Amino acid sequence: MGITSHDVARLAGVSQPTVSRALRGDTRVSAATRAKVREAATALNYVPSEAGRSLSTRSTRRIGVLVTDLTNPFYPHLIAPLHDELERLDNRMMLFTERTEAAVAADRLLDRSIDGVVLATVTLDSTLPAELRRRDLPFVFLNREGGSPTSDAAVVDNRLGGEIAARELVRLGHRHIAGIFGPENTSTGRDRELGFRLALADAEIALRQTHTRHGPFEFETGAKALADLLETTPAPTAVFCGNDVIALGALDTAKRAGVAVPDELTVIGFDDIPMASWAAFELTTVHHDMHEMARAAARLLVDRISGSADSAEPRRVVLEPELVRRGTHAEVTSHR
Amino acid sequence: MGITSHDVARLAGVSQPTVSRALRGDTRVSAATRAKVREAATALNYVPSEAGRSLSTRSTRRIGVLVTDLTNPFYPHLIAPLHDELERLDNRMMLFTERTEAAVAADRLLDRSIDGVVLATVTLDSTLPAELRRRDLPFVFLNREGGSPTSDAAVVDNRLGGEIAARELVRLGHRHIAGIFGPENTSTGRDRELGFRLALADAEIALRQTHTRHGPFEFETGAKALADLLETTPAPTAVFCGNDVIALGALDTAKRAGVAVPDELTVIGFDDIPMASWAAFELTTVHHDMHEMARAAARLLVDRISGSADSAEPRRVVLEPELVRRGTHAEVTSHR
DNA sequence: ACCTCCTGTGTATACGTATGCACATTATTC
DNA sequence: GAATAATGTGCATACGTATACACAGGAGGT
Repeated sequence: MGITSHDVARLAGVSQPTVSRALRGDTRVSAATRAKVREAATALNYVPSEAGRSLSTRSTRRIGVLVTDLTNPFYPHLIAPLHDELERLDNRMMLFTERTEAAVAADRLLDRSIDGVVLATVTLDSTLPAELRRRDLPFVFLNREGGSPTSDAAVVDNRLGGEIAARELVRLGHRHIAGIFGPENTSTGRDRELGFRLALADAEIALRQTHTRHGPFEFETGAKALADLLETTPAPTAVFCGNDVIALGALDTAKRAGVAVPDELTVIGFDDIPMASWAAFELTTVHHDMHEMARAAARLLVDRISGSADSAEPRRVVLEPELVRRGTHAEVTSHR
Repeated sequence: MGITSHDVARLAGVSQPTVSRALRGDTRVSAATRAKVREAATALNYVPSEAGRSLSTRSTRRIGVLVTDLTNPFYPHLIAPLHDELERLDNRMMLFTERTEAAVAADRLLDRSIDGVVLATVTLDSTLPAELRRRDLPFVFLNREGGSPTSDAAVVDNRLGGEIAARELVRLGHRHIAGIFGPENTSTGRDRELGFRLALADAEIALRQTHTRHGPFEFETGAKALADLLETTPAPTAVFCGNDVIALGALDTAKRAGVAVPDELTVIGFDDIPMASWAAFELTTVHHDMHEMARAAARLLVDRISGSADSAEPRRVVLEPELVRRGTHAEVTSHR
C-alpha cells in the first residue's frame, strides 16, 4: 500500500535510519549513499508519512486558524495572505470555521495535530486564550484581540482609526452624526467606537443614543441599522460604520430607500477591502494594510513556536490606519 | 508535557489498551471500568494524540480541499458549506490554496495526512486527478470537473445553464450578443459557453468572434473585457458572463463608462452568489444551489473513503440551474 | 464437581519516522 | 606502524494509539 522508508532502505541496500538521514540532508551521510537513497526514493515515489514524523519529532508544522464566518467578505483577504506566509515559512494551514468556539472545538486544537493557533475572530470574553495558554499551545491574535493583553498580536490601531473617521466628519461640517458599530465584545468594535466617540467629544459634538447601533460585522447589520436610523429625527447626515461590510449594507439600504450618497448622506467604512473601490460603491474608508497584518501574525506565531521568541514578553505589531477618500463623503450642504 | 493514555491508565489503575477501549466506547469494557477511566481522563484533561491514532488506524479523518484563490468571492460560498458538512461527517478540513497545483503540492497531499481530496478548481488538462488515482487517494470534483469522466463529482448542468441564458436573451429580442466566458480549460468555462452557443445557433443568431472574450473567473476579466466590447461595432446590446464575479466586473466598467444597465446593456451572470442580489447590482443570473453542491461533494467523498461506495462506478450529482430575473436585463428597445 | 462459555482485562505488537549510541572502517598523526 | 581521530552506518528504541490474541475468573449447565 503505502511506501515506507523501510521499502526505500531495502531497495537502496541500506538501513531505514540511513534513509531518514539521507533524505533529511544529514551531513554525516556520504554522497554516494545519499545518491543511492535518493534514487531509490524517487523510483518508489516515496513520500514520508506525516503521522510518523509528527509522532517522532513532536511537531507537525501545521497551524490552526480560527475564523467564525468565511462567507464574510472581509476574512478571505486575511486568510489568503496568512496562508501564503505560513507556506513560505514551511507550515501548513488548518482552517477551523466555528460558530461555537466551544469546548468541542478546543479538543480539535489540543490533540497535538497543530503546533499553534491564529485567533482571528476571538471575542473579548472568550476563555479560549486562557485555555490555550494553560495547555502551552502557542497562539497569536490577528485583527482582533482577546481580553488578556499578554499575548502576541497583529492588529490595527483601531482607536486611531475611529478618531480619523470622526475628524473627517467634523471637517466636512457634519453635526448630526450616526454610528453603526461592531460588537462591543470585540476589540475592533470597542476600540473603533471609542476613538470615534473621543474625537467627536473633542469637537464638542454629541453622538446621540438614538443615532447609535451595534451588531456583528455583517452586511445585514448595516442594512438594518441604516433603515432604522433613517427614521430618526433629526436624520443623520453622516454615518460611520464599524467596517466596510457593514458600510456596504448601509449603502444597500440607502440605495433602496432612495437616499443619495454622498449628497444626502455621508458613509465612512473601515478596512478598505478590495470591494470598497468598486465603481458600485466608491466607499470612503479607513484603510490599513490587511495583508501585512496577516503576514505579521504568521511570523509572530512561527517565531513563538520555534522558540526564537524565547519565552520573551509578548510582541505586538500595530499597523497605522489612514483615510482613503473616495465617493461616499461630502460636505454638509443644508441642514436645519 | 502532553498527557497520554498511559498516564490515564496509571491513574485509573488499568492498562493502556483498556483506556483506549473505554474511551472509544468498546462494549466489552465494563461500566465500572469505563467510569473510572472517564473520570481519570477528565481529571487529567486527556486529549488523544491525533498522530498516534492516525499511525495506528491509517486514517486521519482529514480532508484536503484545493482552491486556487480564496479572495475570489465565489469560493467562500463553496468552502463554508463544505466545511460544515465535513464536520458533520466527523471530518476536518485542510485547506490548500495553491497557485501552482504542481508536484510540490502533490507531496502535501500524499504524505498520508489526509484521507481524501476535494478538487474545486481543477483544470481540464491537470494531471493531478491521474496522480491521485495512481496513489489510491480518493477524490471528488466540486463545481469543476477534470478531463477524465470516471470520477465522483458534484457539479451544475453548466451546458443547460448556458442554454437558459441564451434563450432569455433571444426572448428579449437581442441580436447583437456578446459573451465573456471563463477559461476554456475548465469544465465550467467550456460547458457554459457550449450551451450558450448551441442555444444561440438554434435561434439562428451568430455569436461573432469580435464579441467573444475569455479569461479567468475574476472581476478584472469582466472589467477589461467589457471595456473592449464597448469599442466594437455594432456594440452588443447584451452580454452573458461566465460567472457572477465576471459579471460584477462588467457592471463596474459599464458604470464607469456611463453605459446604462439594463436600458442600454443587458448583463446576465452565473452562480447567483449572495452579492448578486445586493441593491448595487441586482444582477440577473443563472442560479444554482451552491450549498447543496458543496454538501453533495462532501458526502460523495466521505462515502468513497469509508468504502460504502465500494469500488463502485463513479457517482455524479448534477444540479439543475434556473434563471433568476433581477434588474440587469431588458428587452431591446432600439437597435439599428 | 467438572466442563463449557462468556465477559472483561492484560500482553504483545504494529503503525512510520527520527535519533542516541555503539561500532566498523578509513584517515591522520607522531 | 601503532595509537588516535574522523567518518559513515547500523542497532535499538521512542513517540502514542489501536487491536489481535491470550487468559483469568465467574456463570451456567449437567
